[in-house]
Amino acid sequence: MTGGTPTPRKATRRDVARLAGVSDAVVSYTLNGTAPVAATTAERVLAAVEQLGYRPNQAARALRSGSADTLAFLVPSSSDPVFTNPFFGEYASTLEAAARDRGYALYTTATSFHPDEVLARFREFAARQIDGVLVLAGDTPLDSTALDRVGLPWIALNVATRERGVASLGTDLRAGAVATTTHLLEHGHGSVGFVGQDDPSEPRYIGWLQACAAAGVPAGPFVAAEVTRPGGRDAGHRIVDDRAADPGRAPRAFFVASDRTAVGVLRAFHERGIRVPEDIAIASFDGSSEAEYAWPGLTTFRQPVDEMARSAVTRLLATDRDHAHELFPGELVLRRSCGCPDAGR
Amino acid sequence: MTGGTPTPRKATRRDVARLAGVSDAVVSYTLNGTAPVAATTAERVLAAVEQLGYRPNQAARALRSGSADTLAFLVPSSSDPVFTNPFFGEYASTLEAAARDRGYALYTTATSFHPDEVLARFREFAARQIDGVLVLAGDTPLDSTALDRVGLPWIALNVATRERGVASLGTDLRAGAVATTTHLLEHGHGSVGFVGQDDPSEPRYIGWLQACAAAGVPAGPFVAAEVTRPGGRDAGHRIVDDRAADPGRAPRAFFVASDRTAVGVLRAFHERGIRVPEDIAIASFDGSSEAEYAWPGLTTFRQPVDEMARSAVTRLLATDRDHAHELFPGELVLRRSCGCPDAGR
DNA sequence: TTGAAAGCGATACCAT
DNA sequence: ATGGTATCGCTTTCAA
Repeated sequence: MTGGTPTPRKATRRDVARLAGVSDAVVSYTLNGTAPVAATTAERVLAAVEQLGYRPNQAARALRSGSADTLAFLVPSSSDPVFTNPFFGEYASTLEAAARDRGYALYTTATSFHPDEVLARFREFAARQIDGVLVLAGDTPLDSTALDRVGLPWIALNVATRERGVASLGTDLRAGAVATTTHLLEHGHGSVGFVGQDDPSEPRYIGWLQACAAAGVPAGPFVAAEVTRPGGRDAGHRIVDDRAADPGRAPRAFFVASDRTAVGVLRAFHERGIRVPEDIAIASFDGSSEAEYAWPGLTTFRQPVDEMARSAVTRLLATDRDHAHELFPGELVLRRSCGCPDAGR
Repeated sequence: MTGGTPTPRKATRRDVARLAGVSDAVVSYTLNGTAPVAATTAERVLAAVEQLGYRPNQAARALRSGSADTLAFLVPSSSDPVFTNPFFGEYASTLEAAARDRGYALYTTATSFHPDEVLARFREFAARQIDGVLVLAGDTPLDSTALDRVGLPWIALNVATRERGVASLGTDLRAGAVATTTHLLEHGHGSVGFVGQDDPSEPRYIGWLQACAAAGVPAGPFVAAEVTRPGGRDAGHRIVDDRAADPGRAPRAFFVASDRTAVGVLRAFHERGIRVPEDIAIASFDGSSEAEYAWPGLTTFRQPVDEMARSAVTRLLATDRDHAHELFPGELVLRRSCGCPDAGR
């Protein structure tokens, strides 16, 4: 048994109209401001609304108007536990705030990023009269043609490179990698290695190469790693092993492609007694809170998640939607892992 | 400009009916199994659905049936960034899977836990024909009477103690604290201190006291700390300061009430050169992935989030809802921070 | 400024 | 087994 008080039937617009002595339409006008209403009439309506505790039925509204006043936020439920993604949290809060500011609710859902499933989710959203979809892109490419066919506006977040016909945005990873690598080089570490995905077209990889070239030093070793903590730990172990095998040319610094990965690398170094930054310096990418509380604190290139999230909502809701790829600058946050003195935290 | 192909008007139930040469009702019967339909007719209907790419309009369905086939998951957006809560992620994935298994979508939203706002969100959910609410309780108590009045079934997750009239569940914190503290004592640390909220009625606090009493040792010092990383760091600094002031009776071990807090404590210890577990041993609570990748790995009492999430959905959707408080056992995960040898990870 | 009434798309009751 | 049709609660012409 529910055990609660027997809920009185919910008040509808009609009840309000009757109590206020006006027609259904006027209630609607008053509440939505869709037509001018005499001040005294409005007052009576509002009083009736208050007295009855009336709340418009959103399903009816959605049916009639074709909009549920809701945005969906689709996040990947990949190998590393979904929502555990450090970014996800920041994105979600800001998106939710931004959406709310504009009168929309935000519907956050996880999905595997198999193209079929993404498409299925889009269809489901359409059926629910969702107004737009924010997609936190994983590495999986999206079938934009199929998604567009669903007829829902959507925008991809956290995207590295422009893709034809897709509205997207993301941090300028290449520029960030250049800044971070350059900083590492300025510490005089001689050469800087790279830990990250094995993908020559990846902007962070490219930026790393560019920074090394610009400094006139040979690029340090490339160490392939999955962008997860276990992946980083693994890579860390390999780095330590290589170092043991050939101490002479062992690199003194690494640019690690993500905070998550760096946490794993750090872990591996601790396990093997490698001191950071004394033996090997590290700088990573993302600027999540993991970087702050790692030991030592991780120097990291912060992605401007807040701004990106706000822009995403704005663009998604814009009437003149574009298919541009918007690139955001980030900023380097200095901590001890790169060799900088630890400034407080 | 959206630039896409002009979307053809969405097919409705009526289009399907016409194409299949049946009435609207039969389409409904076929799709929902609400009435017997001849096999050949069903086939024609299904074919029409397929051909038209028909998807029932959920808003209409919700309006008519009073159910949106959707559950809401309300998480606190407190000081520590919302979704960053280590538990949130695990809960969200499992809840979503469990809901989906039963044909419901899950709507995840953050809110401050000011009673007024929670109530407002409940009302909003009701207006959207949401079928039930899963509340990830923060420390804030909920006004169950007010919430019940909204008429939505709901259940509180992550709850420590039974409260009259509230359906809830949570880990047996007290038992976990006993197990964890006892383990610490078995390492022969002499006495064990406690780092956590300043609340004598808190089950982890009580469990800590009980374990000390049972072992016949005086309870070590109590160090108040907010349940956040900064809070833990703060507490850690105080511990180190006290230790410096009176090295003689400095405690050798601490039970820390959450992984988050412990990460902060660890950070403080690192900053001050205190070795864990050699100088001070630590064990914490939650069993999140932060504990695994901390250095040293944190011994922690794992909460069975998955089971709790599944049970929550089951109970929320049960026809005979109860107001019980369901307590789940957890398990101690041993790592190096307590003094155990590090077993692999 | 206000009211009457026509739908939005689906469900389910009542006939047949 | 199948078909008409009232109805869910709201928005929005169109007239008054």
